[in-house]
Amino acid sequence: MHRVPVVDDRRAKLERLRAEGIDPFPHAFPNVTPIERVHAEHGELADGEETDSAYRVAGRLAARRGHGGAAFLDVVDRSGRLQVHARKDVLGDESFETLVSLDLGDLIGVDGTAFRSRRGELSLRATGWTLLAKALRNPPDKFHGLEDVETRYRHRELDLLANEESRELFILRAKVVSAIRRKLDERGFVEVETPVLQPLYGGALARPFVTHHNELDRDLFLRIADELYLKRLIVGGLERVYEIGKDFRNEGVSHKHNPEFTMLEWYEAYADYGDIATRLEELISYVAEEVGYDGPIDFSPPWRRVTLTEAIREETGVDIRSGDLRDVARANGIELDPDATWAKQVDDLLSKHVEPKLEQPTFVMDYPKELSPFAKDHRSEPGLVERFECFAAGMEFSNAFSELNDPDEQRARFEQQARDEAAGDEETQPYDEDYVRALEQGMPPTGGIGVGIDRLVMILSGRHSIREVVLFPAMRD
RNA sequence: GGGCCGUUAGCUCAACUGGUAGAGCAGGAGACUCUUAAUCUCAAGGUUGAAGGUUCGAGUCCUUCACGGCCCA
Repeated sequence: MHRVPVVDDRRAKLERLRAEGIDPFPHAFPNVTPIERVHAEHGELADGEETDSAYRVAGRLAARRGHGGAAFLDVVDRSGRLQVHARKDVLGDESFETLVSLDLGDLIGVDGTAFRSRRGELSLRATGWTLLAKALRNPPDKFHGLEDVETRYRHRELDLLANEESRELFILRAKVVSAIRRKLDERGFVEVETPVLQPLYGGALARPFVTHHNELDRDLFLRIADELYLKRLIVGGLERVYEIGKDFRNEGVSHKHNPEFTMLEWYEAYADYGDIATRLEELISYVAEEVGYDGPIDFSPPWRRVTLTEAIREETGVDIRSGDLRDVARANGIELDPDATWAKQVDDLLSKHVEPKLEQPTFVMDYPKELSPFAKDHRSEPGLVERFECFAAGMEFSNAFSELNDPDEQRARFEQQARDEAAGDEETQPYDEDYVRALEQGMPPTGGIGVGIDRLVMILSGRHSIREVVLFPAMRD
């Protein structure tokens, strides 16, 4: 490992500070005021006006402009940036010289009084300061920030400390999740936690991660969905349940896929998929409002509802009900995989030709039964189930249905999945006897939904890659 | 999986058809008591992602690999 000169300079400075009797890593710094509040309390201050209101702020030293006997220092905390004016005649020679010799990136606390500079910048006249932690590495460029995408993902701490937009994004994400909890709690939903390590996986069509429990000497799966456990809670009479947690799917990474991702699922007794659609509109429009969304998407209910058949016909001209689907598609200039089943060809038309066009929130309703092993048969359309997926910004972000609660029908669906797997399908549902047994106990008519939180945050923040909204996305070594 | 692009100082970027790798910021020394990408002077900072190849000579051309980005599947 070669030595980095800049780091050596910082280590030398660290030792110098210790020699001067300064603890470079003190234990605490009480009574700090967020910088945002200093600004909020002095919005009206005139240029050049001084006050005697004292504050103690703390944060990272982000910039320094020296002027001999005085200096301006910018301190950044989570809430904002504040200019500190340090003067030799106020602090004394030694304190002043040590303060201006600190490095950018060091964490400092400053006591001082608020004033507005003659140039109009709200500032703190430093009366004292404390080193809170020495930084031994350079921060990213003070003007450009950190722009290298790979470094931003691999060292998110650098992204966060250098780029305010990044801090704001992850605060937005936290607000999205807390607004969801608030609304569901208010509507009488019970937040629950179900197993992440599962003896059997299920609830979605995806390949799982496998792990091993040493003491039990058995393989376990990381969950691909919460669905089956949550519906067992509906059988148990909890009536309205939700869970927000990580799911894991052993598939490729893309701008829409991270191998671990956050999913909201909720289930509501005595509701069907139409009720769930209404509740989703209410929830998401509330969340958008709460986080101050002001982008191009109109989340106010009601959202457009269109059947899958109609959506495909609109965008491609293909009527999936008439004749051989490949022939009809070819007549409209679209080649379909000849080896795929009819249902998979329909799914292909949806994801390639319809999904990218759906900018405004849209419910696409009524899906082929083959693609939906847990959804209830449509009450009036043979061969279809009562299921919707919801799209916005050209991307699916939720999937819901009237839940299948007939145990014999569910058993038959599992058996069909087993046949599909035998025929070579890699994304099938394993037979879950505990789940069927729970249904035999009697599950009320139920509506349920999964909402991809990462994708929802992408939509609400206008980001185009899931890696932008996941703090530490999966990367190759 | 395929195509295209990228990888140069701690950070942000230059280096023309192959000819001694530069700048700004950060860091070092100094000047400066209202600046805000502060300014000014001086000095320092590099295995150009990795490995091969072509060439008198490669950051630049060729091959392979790694990682990332965008697009397609």
